[in-house]
Amino acid sequence: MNLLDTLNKEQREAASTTTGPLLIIAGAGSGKTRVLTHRIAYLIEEEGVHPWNILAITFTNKAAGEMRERVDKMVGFGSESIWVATFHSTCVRILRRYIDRIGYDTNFTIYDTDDSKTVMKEVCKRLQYDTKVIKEKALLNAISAAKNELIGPTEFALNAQGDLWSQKVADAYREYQAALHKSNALDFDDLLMLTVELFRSCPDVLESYQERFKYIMVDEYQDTNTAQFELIRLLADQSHNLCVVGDDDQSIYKFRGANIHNILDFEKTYPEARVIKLEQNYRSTQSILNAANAVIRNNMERKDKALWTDAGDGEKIHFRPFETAYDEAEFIASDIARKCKAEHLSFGDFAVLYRTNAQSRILEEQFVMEGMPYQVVGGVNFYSRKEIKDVLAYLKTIDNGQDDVAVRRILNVPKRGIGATTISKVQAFADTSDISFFEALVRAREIPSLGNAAGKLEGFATMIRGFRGEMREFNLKQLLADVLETTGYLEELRTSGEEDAQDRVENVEELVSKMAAYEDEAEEPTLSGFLEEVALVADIDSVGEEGERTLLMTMHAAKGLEFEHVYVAGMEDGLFPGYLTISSDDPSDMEEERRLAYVAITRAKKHLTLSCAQKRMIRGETQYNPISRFVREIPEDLLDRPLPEKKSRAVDEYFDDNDSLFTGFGTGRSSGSSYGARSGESEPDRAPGSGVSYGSSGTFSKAVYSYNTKKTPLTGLSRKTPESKKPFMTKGVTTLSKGMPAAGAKPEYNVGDRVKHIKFGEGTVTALEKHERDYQVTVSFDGAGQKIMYAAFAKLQRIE
DNA sequence: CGTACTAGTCTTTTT
DNA sequence: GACTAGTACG
Repeated sequence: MNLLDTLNKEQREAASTTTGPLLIIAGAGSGKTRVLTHRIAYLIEEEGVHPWNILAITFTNKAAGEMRERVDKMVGFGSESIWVATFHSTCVRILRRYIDRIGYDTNFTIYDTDDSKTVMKEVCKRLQYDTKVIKEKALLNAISAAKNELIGPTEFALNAQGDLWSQKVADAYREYQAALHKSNALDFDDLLMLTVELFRSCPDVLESYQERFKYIMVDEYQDTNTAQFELIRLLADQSHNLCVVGDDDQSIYKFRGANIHNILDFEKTYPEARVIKLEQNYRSTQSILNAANAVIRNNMERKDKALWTDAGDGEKIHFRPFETAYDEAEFIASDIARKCKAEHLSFGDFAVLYRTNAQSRILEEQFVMEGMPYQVVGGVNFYSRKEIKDVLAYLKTIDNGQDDVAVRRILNVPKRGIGATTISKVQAFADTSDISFFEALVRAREIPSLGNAAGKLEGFATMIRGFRGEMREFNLKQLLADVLETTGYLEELRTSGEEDAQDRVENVEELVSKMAAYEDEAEEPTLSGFLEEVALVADIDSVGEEGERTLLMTMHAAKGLEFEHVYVAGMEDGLFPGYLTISSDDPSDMEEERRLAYVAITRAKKHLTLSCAQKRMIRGETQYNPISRFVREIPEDLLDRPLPEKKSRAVDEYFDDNDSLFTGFGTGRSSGSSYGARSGESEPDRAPGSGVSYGSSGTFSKAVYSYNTKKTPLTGLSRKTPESKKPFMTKGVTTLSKGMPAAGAKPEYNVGDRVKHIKFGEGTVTALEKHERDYQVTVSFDGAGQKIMYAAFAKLQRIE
């Protein structure tokens, strides 16, 4: 019996093509993990490759763990020397060994986004940036993007010439990086960028890894960014035995730097590459696949392919519109409960997917009410909770005294009467003496004008050094217990009287058991090792295999998973696709959102239910959104019930070649009714080019309709452009509008006035036109160009 | 120095 | 609506 007998023809070919570059385009559910594990087994058993020479890289720890497990089963002896790891942990392992070659200490700590923000705040203070104008987050985003593109501070500064904002970023980047370096800390992006830097500046180090990793495999290749691409390229530069697996249709991480062109242009990078497509799907019914195919077909930037199965059509896709988000949640919970009971299913056979984490709460409430077991994946990461970060900061301080962020975080937690004034004096001393913050605490007596604060600081430093001494005799669990005890942290938490104190205590206890588990499992448990493991976990990592509970999670988190029954909630334009996408003038944003829809749909094995709500509270504001365009992209005969008609012509019909904005608002004159049972009442009058809505709006205090069209590859729509609508067409108009529909009143500004918009900043009013129910205002913004909007929605403020 | 209130932001997604 | 950071006040 051959190792590859259980694979289909394409899979077999993919698993047995071992030399040279290989691109496996693996559609959803086409068995790519199977192929990868078989390929590894084939390499070892059929080709006699030493396991030591194999590198398999994934994105999440969960994926790495699963692959490890499956490979272990297939390969047996020697499989432990295969390097199976995530990008980030791979880099950490390499850097722990060699980072001293590029000027860092090998016991560096890893900063999460919170820590980075703290550092950036300091940087902004030092550079005297007004953080109301220059946001820390914006700077960090820009820096992160640069790092993902392997652009260091120096190069960034060179490129920034002539651009004011870029120069600001460049200065912040330089300072930020210096601060990290001083704290001997790396952020997530540094892990990748510095590994590449290490390889580029130390050819001998690179060579040693090239010699080790003769066969490289990369999973989820469509999500790699430029830094990851370069890392892989360097490692594979000798052997060229590089096998990448991915699905361009499932590329959903552009926002964090993923470059879909890595997969689309693989054959350009490696002209000798073989390409194998896996299109047979072993997961879903043909109906589900047809729906997924129909949606993704609307994307332009993709490799042509279509999933198929021989499993049969299965049942139709359920579409359930509701009046409110509450109704929707109620339906989902009760439907799952009903099916579980009637068909003797496990709650674990179900998953509910949504676009934003904020949607989980209302669903959770219903699950609680029905008494159903569930687990919300994501949301606030366990390791980013305040109490966990506090405790970890103690451990980091003990582990690496150079980590200023950690030291400052806990210096006065629990309260030791050390205030901001004292801290800034210490910081100033540390800066002028060019020592770490912690070192400054040790030498507190040398700092002038501290008074009796010096004693407190010394006491703190002595305590920390006491903990360090304990590391020699105590194990990790004892050390942590002593930290919690001696610092009085747990005590303070218990007696704080805060409402969620009990939860927090439990979280800390959870951390204690995680540490104990680490100590039991790790070969050589160290404090650094624990902190490192903890720094690199993702939400999805904690989702175990089995479980009698329904998972609630974002569509992003669901990638790679599958369920018998899948509910996708909130299929509404404005929510999914999100309004930011709808109003974006980059068409690839909508394509990314559509790929997300594709991912969501293809999670379902047998039963898929799409639902939406006409009315929903988002960010404390009631919104009225139409049915998602992604639902409308599914052929109606695949759905179990007809879609309500759009109540007006498709917005696309109004325009042909420009991005345009249309807003309208309901009148609130008829009672709200759900789609299925719309009253026969005439629809509200609409301002020209008003948004599409279904049904009539009920009485409400706030409503939002926002529309924006662009050149979409939507087929079958005529593109009539009535002359009367022409005046509304403006080049480059992209916005969203929201606010009270208290329209009609003349705005307090006039043509020529300077106004301020919440998103676009300042500009000059160039036109003001009275319309049926609102004023239409045209503004030429200083930074964002010309925009046309309705006065009631735009919330423009006149400035002097 | 610590507490209590206010304003602003967020909600797209994460290693 | 919920959280957080910043400010005013005790």
